[in-house]
Amino acid sequence: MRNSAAAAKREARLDLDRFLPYRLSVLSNRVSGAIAKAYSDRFGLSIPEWRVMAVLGGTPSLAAREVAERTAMDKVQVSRAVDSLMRARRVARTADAADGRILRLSLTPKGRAIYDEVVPLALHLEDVFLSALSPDERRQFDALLGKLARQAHLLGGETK
Amino acid sequence: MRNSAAAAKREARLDLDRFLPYRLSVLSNRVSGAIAKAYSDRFGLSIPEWRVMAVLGGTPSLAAREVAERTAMDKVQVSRAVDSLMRARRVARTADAADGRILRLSLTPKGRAIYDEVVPLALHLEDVFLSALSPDERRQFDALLGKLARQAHLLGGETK
DNA sequence: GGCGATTGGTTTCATATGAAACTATATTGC
DNA sequence: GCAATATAGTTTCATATGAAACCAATCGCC
Repeated sequence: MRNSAAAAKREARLDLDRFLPYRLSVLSNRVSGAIAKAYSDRFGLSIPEWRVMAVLGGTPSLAAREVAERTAMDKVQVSRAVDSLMRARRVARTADAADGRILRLSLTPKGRAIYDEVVPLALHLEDVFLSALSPDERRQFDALLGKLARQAHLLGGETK
Repeated sequence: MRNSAAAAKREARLDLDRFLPYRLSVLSNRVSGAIAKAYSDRFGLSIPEWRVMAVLGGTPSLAAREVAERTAMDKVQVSRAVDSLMRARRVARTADAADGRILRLSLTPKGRAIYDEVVPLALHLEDVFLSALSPDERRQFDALLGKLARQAHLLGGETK
């Protein structure tokens, strides 16, 4: 009895099915994957591309750096996603009047049209997943996710 | 007023900060990243390598395919992780007596020693994250995560 | 007003990843 | 018992990714 702590330590097991990082990772990949498949099939958008469009749809004229901050992507990823979105004429950019380093990004009409189709689709699929929870449970989950995100933010610093 | 549904559709916005897949992805990456950094720094283990070791620590003599199933990894990933773990003498394998295609995997003593160090470390870090929640909230979160995982499983089929 | 340190953004390079092809063994149906 | 098919695992190839180097342009400050 007295050695139970030491014994527990030596015999420690880790059950992946109960381990938070593993559970989060599997769930996240399943949810993101299912939604990504929908917009990838229809519009050939990758996840980074869609994230850039999502943020520009809500707030146009952002600098690439601001897009990176809001999407938790790094600037290389943003640069590449913007590059391919521009080649597809879904995003356009203009020089900033005041600061020559900055290029301001916005959806083109073509990009906006896609955004307007993808948003309801994404929200619908989110809703299908969340239909496993009652309205009350959704609120709980929302709150708990928020607490954990804040905690992770405090501890981690880094994102990705 | 009467057109509000159509209007809502046309004007649909997506706020990434409230969008489930995005929130899960950021949280998952932060949590996994922080824990992965710990065992990567100390033992040079990648996430796939650690997952393979984690499952073999709890259940030895698994075939690679079984490891893949339990870790939600694909067989290529498992094959490569096993390859590097074997080169580091952390995992060994033996031919299956009954089926010549199968190679049964287990931790070596060296691998076991690492497992015995990483498990308490991983559990400790998990606990640090979860310390943002009360015991009651943890139980809630556990249950809600379970419901969503089942839902995702039903809908998705695929994992990763 | 001009030089060193910063910042926005892109490119390079080395590594990680997944899909599909491949090898070898087992199983099934005849 | 043997062809057709399926399964375990590895390799190949093409693409995705991140860290670090890089090229402006701006800011700080003397």
